[in-house]
Amino acid sequence: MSDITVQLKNGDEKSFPAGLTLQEIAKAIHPKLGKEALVAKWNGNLTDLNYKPETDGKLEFITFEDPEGQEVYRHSSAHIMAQAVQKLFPGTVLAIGPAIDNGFYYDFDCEKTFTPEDLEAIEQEIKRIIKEDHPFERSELSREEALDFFRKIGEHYKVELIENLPEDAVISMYQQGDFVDLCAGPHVPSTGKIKAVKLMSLAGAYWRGDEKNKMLQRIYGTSFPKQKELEEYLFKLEEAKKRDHRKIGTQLNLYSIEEEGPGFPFFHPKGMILRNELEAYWREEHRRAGYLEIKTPIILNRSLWERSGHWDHYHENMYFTTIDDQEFAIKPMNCPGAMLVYKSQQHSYRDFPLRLAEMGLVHRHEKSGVLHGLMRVRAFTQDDAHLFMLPEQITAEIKNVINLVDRCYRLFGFQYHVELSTKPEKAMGSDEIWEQATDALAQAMKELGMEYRINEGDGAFYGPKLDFHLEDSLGRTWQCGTIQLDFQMPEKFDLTYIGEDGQRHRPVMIHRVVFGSIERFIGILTEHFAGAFPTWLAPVQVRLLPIADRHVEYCDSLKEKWEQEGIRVEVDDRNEKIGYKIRQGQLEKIPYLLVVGDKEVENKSVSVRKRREGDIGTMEASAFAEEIKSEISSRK
RNA sequence: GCCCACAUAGCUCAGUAGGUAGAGUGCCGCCUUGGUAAGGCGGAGGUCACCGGUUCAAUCCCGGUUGUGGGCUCCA
Repeated sequence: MSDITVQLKNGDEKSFPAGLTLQEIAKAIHPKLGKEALVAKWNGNLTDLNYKPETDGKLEFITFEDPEGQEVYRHSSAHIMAQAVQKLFPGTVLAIGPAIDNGFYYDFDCEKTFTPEDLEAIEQEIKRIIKEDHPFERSELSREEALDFFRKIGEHYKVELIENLPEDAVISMYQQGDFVDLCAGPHVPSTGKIKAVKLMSLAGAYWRGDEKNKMLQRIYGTSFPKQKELEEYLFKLEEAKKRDHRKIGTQLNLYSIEEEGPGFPFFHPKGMILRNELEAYWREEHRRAGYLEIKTPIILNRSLWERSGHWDHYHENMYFTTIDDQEFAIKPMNCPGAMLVYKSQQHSYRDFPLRLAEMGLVHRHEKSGVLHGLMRVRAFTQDDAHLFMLPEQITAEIKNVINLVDRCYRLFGFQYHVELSTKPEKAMGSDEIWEQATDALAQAMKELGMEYRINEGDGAFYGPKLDFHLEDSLGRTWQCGTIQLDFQMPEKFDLTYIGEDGQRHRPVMIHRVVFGSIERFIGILTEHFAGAFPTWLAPVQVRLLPIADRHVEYCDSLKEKWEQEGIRVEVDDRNEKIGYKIRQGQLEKIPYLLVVGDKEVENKSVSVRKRREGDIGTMEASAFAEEIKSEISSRK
């Protein structure tokens, strides 16, 4: 047999005898590569390592270091888990089992509901299968053969999947041991490649993600090439849980949620400081950006909601009440109220763009299973605004809002990504109008050179939107800011302005929020800073720690003075040692702890201990006050 | 709403093979007045989420309700 020449990732060309598998080539290049390679990219296509190239080509080996390698590794892990489940629970029907970020899952249809003990047994079985080191073997077959095969073994979900594959799709199966699964692949060479596996959790999941379909049992797991990597990952998860805003919210006494009000958070004094500081910052930014502030009622007559379309399109999310035999709704959105404010006066094109902002408290009936601390609640305050403008002002206004959002997120050092959501099934308005609105949003992003993904069919019922997503401590993302273009409300409410020509015209409207909801934003902030808020936000900015009783008086006088100057100060005058007070202050993440003893009283100074740096020495009390005041006002 | 799990002191958690509960921490009091991450002693504090059932007896077993957690669906 003749040789083939392959071009490697680093550009080198090497010749190998034809008939070798990619696995053997990897091993020939370097024994370590032979061990670590999971799959290969042969001429740009992900390929199993037991493939035998017969021509020259480009070759790149993929290891666990590569995102694609992780995906294949976890996907193979999912197959092994499925094999284990079918071994232990014969008759279990398979649905889908993909790799996901940080792991994999597989959905099963099984008479018996799995218990945590079952997970342990499955994990043991997985280990056994790994030890037996079965090769993953690929085979391709025709549509008819595939349908026939999966029908015969009763895998009706697979049959449904095959039926939905495009006409020209290559249909392949993978087999390891006596287990066969419909799968495009590729896979690692054999089950022995998988080293450390852990099944993480059990959950229900609807077939094809549709709640009308049967609920299947989903098992989540993760896997790593080394036990140590698995342990590190689990440790990182534990650490992330310590940042959970629900935990920190309780520890720092920011807020609580009581059984009497599921999804209706109670803000405690310290949480209110966060809210109020955020709102003050928000008002400053919005005043500068040319916004006017309004406040509209929380309860409004049914007729308004019928007119806005909420009665038809949002009914199941709304709360209702009756006043004097008339039906009213508790507002789930602020827009209809803003419409009425707009309509209460005549407008000229000269007023545009007219930017009406509102910190609006809305109530939405969220399903009980979706509530999540402050991130997902049933009552929240949107930092809303409705912008009214001429059609030619649209792009500029959208860009203004994008820049405002960017500025506000940057202040906190947030990473975010943007999604463009398009027309949903349940929508008002024609396709043309939707297309026009969607293009305007895309255009603004393009002009600012910003990246975004498309989220098909996820727009609001009245218009498409740009959503800004932030991450929580576990990497779950939450929509915060959003910009929504709306050609519907102005129509429904017959909004007009007098144009240059003296005639009435229809304005264009944008809904937008920056924080999204104050509640969710505080949740995100808490996890981002792990409770160690920047000084301007910190509920307690300074705590004075007198060493002995005789120093309390001096501390009290500083506290009184500084409070007048707008600093949030406490004195820890408890009968405890200084180390004890410091420990508590540190655990409460107070930015500045000031130790005060005889020296400090005598010199009118304070000994400063900064949250992260620790003891930074003594300074004059007045000098410290000036420094912290400038730190606060600059919001550093 | 659906699936699985969980609910014990303000907080974090033990516990009872069914005989009405315990630690740490926090809180209060006393001693101690101490210089950069936990000083000592004492005390108060719980209808063991709620409602039923089984039982001589239920915090524990069974059923239901509510709430919470992890997912699914849905959403700021």
